Amino acid sequence: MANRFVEKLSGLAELTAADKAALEKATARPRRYVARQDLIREGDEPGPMFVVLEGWVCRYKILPSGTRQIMAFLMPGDACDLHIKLLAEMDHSIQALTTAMIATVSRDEMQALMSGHPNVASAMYSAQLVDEGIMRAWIVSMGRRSSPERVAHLMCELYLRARNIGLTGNGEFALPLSQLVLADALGMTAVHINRVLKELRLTGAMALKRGSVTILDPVKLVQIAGFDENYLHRRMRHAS
Amino acid sequence: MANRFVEKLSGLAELTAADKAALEKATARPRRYVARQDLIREGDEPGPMFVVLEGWVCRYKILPSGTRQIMAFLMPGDACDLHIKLLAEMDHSIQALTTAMIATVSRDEMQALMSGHPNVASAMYSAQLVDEGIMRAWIVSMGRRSSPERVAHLMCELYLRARNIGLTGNGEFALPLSQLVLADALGMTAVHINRVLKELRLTGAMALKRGSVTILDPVKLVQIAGFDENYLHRRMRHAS
DNA sequence: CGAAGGGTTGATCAATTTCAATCGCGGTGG
DNA sequence: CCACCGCGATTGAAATTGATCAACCCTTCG
Repeated sequence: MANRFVEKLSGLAELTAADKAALEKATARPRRYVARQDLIREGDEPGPMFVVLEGWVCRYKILPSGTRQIMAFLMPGDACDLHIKLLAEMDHSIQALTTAMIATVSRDEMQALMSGHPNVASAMYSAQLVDEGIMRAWIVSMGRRSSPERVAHLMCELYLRARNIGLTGNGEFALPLSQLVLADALGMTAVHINRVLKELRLTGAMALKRGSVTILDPVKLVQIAGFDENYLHRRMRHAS
Repeated sequence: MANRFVEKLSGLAELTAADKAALEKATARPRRYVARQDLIREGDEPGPMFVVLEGWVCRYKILPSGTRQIMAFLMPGDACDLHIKLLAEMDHSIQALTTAMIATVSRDEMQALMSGHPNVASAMYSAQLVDEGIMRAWIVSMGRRSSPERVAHLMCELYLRARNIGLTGNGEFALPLSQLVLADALGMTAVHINRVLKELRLTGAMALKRGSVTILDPVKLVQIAGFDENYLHRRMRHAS
């Protein structure tokens, strides 16, 4: 199976065989992490860039009150900020949510790769922009969407991201996240998200089972979410 | 008075006189905008990079329900994403909140400037990282902080950002934003933020008057906010 | 078999929104 | 100069949403 990182970047810029080979080489030795294992913690000195090849990962922060807020989900193909090494210390932690295969690429190596392969650099910048768009969408969700809208919106986002990397089946996709994890991402309680999921199931829009989501009525789900896929920038400028 | 953009970037990397001169030249012809004027709207084709020299600007999005969510405040010295031109269309709007002086720099011009001035490129990347850290902090605030905490946290952030560019006085700084604007940024109601501000005033932590904020008790404010300034990365790696 | 983690449900409590009025100040036209 | 207007700020009361507290169930796994 192809390297998902290469696959994802291929969708963001035209890559030559040499570009792809260089990327594969850089991520050839992934390491296995188990669920709940931290890749790096708040306060640590930033190290290499992480590239997720298999499994799910999240960025999160624990507040003084002990509650947790997840700020981003990374799925196969996603990578952490390339310029992170410029900072003195991490302002949040990164953790595997499932067992995961993760490659590390040193900043110098990445720098060299990007300057030798402009297409790769361009793809990385685009990926960064998409990630920022996702963060802004989260801010909008948390600030102004009701909880059913918020849940529906996240599911739309994750479905499209999963589809981009070929992880979806027939109106369905694997979502190996507990309701508690989803609650921590959406700023809700596990109890409350459970009720919201029930409500969404009853409307016939979607259903979440252990480990996977079924989109029963895509039109209805998108409508509930007020979802506009524009922000995921699936159409990049170079393709238009 | 020095160009605030140059001033801000100088704080993020060592810039030579030539670096600074190039930056000043690129932002030498700002244009005036009035309050509530959009610089660019959702759906528009991305144009040049905007650099705020005077006044306040925000990124925002209007939802189907008609409510507005502000996703970021830009103050003098701040700039919009450098790689924005890679995207097909804007996924949000940008608007002046006060009368503002704003320079535009074309992508090509910026590209040339950065490749000719590596220090400038480095400073721009750092600025980008700080902006991302701010977005993550907003996600955490909206998801897991109570409304008094959220308001206090935003004020801490804005105070430090204002101080960085020399806009603060004796425990006080200019904040030319209406309560409605603050509410749209914090995901609350104008009515509710008004009550929260009253509460914060009564605790003696801070007071907001028309156009300015007074930090009455910095320690108490930071404590209420659970504020950790680490994420603003005022200490960059190059300085340590 | 027993423990642990996740999921589900009911009842109650607290935080926010919503709806409605009122107030105050700066600017404008008469 | 003064009445009037409009926006932002402020306050009260009612209606909603979501959090909290407490069980209980189910499946997995050692």
